[in-house]
Amino acid sequence: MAKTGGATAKALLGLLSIHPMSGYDVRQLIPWSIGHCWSESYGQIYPALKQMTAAGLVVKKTERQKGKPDRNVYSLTQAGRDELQAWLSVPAEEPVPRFELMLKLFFGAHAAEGVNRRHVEEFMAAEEKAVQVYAATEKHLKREEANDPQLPYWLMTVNFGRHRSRAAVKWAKETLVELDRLELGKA
Amino acid sequence: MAKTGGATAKALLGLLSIHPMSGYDVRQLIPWSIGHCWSESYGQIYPALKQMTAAGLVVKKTERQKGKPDRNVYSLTQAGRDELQAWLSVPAEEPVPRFELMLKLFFGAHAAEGVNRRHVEEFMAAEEKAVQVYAATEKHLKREEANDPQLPYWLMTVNFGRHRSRAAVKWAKETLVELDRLELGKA
DNA sequence: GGGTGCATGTAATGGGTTACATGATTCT
DNA sequence: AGAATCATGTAACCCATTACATGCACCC
Repeated sequence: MAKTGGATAKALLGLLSIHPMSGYDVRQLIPWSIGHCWSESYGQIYPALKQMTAAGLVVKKTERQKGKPDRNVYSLTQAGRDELQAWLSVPAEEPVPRFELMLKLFFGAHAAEGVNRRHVEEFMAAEEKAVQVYAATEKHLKREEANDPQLPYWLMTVNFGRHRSRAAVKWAKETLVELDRLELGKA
Repeated sequence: MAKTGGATAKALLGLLSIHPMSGYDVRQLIPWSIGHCWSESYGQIYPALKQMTAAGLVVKKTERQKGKPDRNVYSLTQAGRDELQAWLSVPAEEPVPRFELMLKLFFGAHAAEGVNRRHVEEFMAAEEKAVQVYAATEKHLKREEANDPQLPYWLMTVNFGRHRSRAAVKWAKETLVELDRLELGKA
């Protein structure tokens, strides 16, 4: 059996489990679905769908359209559903840390005046906005997808994002106070 | 001038700014310093140091030792210090989201009985432990590095980890309640 | 005429982990 | 005897983004 790739393939299995889609559709759907916890680019999606077809996890149906290019619509096979289920039951591995902002702050003693404060302020603004977006997403989901059996799970992941961003904002506020204190100590 | 790589080189500049070190030392130091927000492997470190030497950001001095292999100790040049400062002043780009656990939970409706609960429980246990480790690190740093001018910055990054992990634990507790509610709804 | 959207895909490039290779010493 | 530590480095491999290439239709 052909290799089916890593997590990319699993994300595709999951999205196709919602309903059959083209590679293009998948990419478009990501920001409205798993966008807050996952990302995939066309350069990953198309090759992965090809491999998954070869491995029998999905089947392709080409739909001809007038004016627009053909669509290759993929749907899960039973093998695909099984693979998804099997993957779900395996514990997730924890991600390798790569947080550039914190790396800069760690070496913040060598930064020019005001640089650290600016970074933390921008981070805080972004996280505050994220909190708003999560709240809006939650409202939207509860209204538009109220009868979808997957809704509770979607809300859990959105909720995680909100918790995390709220914590980030709280940290940023404390840190700005501390940064000011440090500057005063110098003056 | 030769290419100096991306963020890996910058992390190395930062660590070498603490004091001159070998590539091996750098790798050993990571868990005790930037380990909670960054990671590098030997396969990245050694080639990066080579390139940085060629670019004039660091200089190498070989120390001979009896019994043990030679050490190549690198120290920053003025160009290296300038490069570090320049990098610090550029805003960090936000990381692409890749959170496998949340991806699994997003598709949790397709998981076998109890799987989601198990994942969230394990996640919570890991984050609870992380909170303890952050607290211990903070105490240790305040005691051992009390007079280091970089200490306040180190504490900020540790503090971020604590905030984040605390938020994760809080989310996990709420989510476990919700998962139980879902199971009851089925029964 | 020129941008945008639909839709597919490949290739070049860069980032990063793991495994391998070497070789002496010290600890169990 | 065997494993771990010190110390360096390379090579194979996987993962991921970006840019490129194609081509029609619709709108301004």
